Amino acid sequence: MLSTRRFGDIQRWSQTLIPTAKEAPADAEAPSHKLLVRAGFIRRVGAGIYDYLPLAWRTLNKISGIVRDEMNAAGACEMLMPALEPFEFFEGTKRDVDYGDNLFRLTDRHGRVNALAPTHEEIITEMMKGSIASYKQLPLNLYQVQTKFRDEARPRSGLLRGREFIMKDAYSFHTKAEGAGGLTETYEKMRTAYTNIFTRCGLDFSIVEAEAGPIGGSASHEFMVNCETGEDTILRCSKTGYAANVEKCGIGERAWSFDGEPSGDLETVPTPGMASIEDVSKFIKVKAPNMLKTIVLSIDAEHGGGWVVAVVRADHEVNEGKIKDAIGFPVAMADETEAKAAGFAIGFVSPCAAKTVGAKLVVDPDAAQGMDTAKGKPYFWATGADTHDHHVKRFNWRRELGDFLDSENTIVADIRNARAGDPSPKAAGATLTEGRGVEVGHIFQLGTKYSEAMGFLVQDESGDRNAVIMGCYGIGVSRTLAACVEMSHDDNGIVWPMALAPYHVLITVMKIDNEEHMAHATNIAKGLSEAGFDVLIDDRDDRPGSKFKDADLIGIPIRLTIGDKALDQGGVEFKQRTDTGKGEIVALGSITTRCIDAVSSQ
RNA sequence: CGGGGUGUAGCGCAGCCUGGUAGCGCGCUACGUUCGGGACGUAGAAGUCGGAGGUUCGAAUCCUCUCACCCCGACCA
Repeated sequence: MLSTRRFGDIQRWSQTLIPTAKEAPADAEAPSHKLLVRAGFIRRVGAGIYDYLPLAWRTLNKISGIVRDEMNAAGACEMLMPALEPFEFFEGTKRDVDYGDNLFRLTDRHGRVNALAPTHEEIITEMMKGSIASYKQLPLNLYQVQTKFRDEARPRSGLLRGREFIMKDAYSFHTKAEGAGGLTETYEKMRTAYTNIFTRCGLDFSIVEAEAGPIGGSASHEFMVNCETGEDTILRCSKTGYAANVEKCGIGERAWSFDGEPSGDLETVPTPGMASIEDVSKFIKVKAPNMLKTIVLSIDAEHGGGWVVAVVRADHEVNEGKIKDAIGFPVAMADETEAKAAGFAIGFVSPCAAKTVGAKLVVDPDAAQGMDTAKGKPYFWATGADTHDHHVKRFNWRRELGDFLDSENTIVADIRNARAGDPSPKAAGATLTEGRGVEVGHIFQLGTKYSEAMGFLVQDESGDRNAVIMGCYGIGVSRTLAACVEMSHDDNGIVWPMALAPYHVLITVMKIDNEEHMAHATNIAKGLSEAGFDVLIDDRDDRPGSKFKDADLIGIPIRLTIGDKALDQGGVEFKQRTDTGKGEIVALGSITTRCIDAVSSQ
């Protein structure tokens, strides 16, 4: 007969490795990094490489356990692929170029080049290609929990951005996008599964629209743990609840017009060696919102080559993805030498360069202003003079560019990053607010990018062979651990949610040489274990103060203190990590019940 | 890759300017006194001063080169 009962672990502090420290290493900056090191969860081995000590590994296993539960429930199947891959796999899909130096390469004894996998689209597609030939075998959704390798230019913040990290990656395969068995259906299932996963983990998170990045593909959503120390900026519509990554977030309608009388004669001013907006702004005493930032971008040869001149207000940031959407093909920051050779005075370019040098002009609505409507007078603009070391004041769109603004070479479109206060793209009158987050999950609709590149075709009902439609779904397991700490800690240490805590209950024994105390600890632990709790008994021969400090530091949700004080009243002291005051005395016989109550009231 | 910074005991740091053979706090070991929010005393152990080369009678200290790591940015997710 199968056992359906789960017994929790009982372990003793003296028999595991929890090297806590009073002080964090000097080079740690992020709260999660400091606390995870201080609490004995992780140890740095090299830049972006860490040991996961017993406590960390327990929590990581809890995270992946929840991930497996929900993935399996959503119809996905777990497998495991190698981390070491022949380099040709990446050359085939050009991801060796896309990932660039982020791809770890190593040469084996025969001189063959291999890669340490940053993700597994190529490997799984190759594997599926050899296993699936008919539409009847699809859809399928396969996943693994595995170590990934990315040679980050700048690993940082402990586990938040490592070069070696644990990831759950899932890949789904379909013969159609819509309908039963289609990509969209699985994508939605994954979105639900991820929502369940992060909810069960006890995390405060947001689902946001996102850019796909080098993974490729179309629709994509990110799951962000909300916390102020996060690297990502999230924008939210105050009315609809719409949220998006700053890279992706659209901006609502903004009125614009190039028309308006000049505020005066064009005046050229010397700005020697002033490359940055900040320097120029101070030097010529014009505030950034009254300056135009002009960026030169190049179109690659595949799309006909040529230049794009993008103009935004100087206090705004251009968004290359949005420029791509505006003009219809991808652009990249121009090579400085090439752009100079073409006639652009890099650092001192004005919108006029689009006309004189010959380029498409793309202008953000906030920059496409002839009149300063708020002030009811002509808009004062300063910008580059198209001459080295010079800028101009009182730039006027109509006077400077005339009909060029009406030509097919000029486009006015949203090409900048959104920021707090901008109009929402989802509801008229609503504005956007800004928050920060840590990306812990990302789901993508890949489409046929990999299947086409690798020739993964299957036959449909009529015998035609079509490229398989794919989706992929990632969760940063080790990053989730760190993000949870970023989100949930106080001055004394980590505050684990019950679901991710390495142990649910910590039993602090005041006098370990008192046999009665130890016997109580063992009995209580046994009872809790039978109820499914993981229990850590602090049986160290240490003073109470240190033990309490360590207890708070490692953040176990429930602490039971066994000492004379409570025992004299026939019980033990019960205290949750989130409780501020004194603990309550709980009778020996009701401890398990009290702990169960604590869990269910969470 | 650009800018800034740091490498001295397990951790946090001083010593370097002005060369003379390494010290403080925490932690660790032993003993004693303590014992409910990081105790105290006494005695100890522990360091290729990141590495290589150079200058010098003598280098943690001065010079050159190099490596590693951290932070900001670029980049990336």
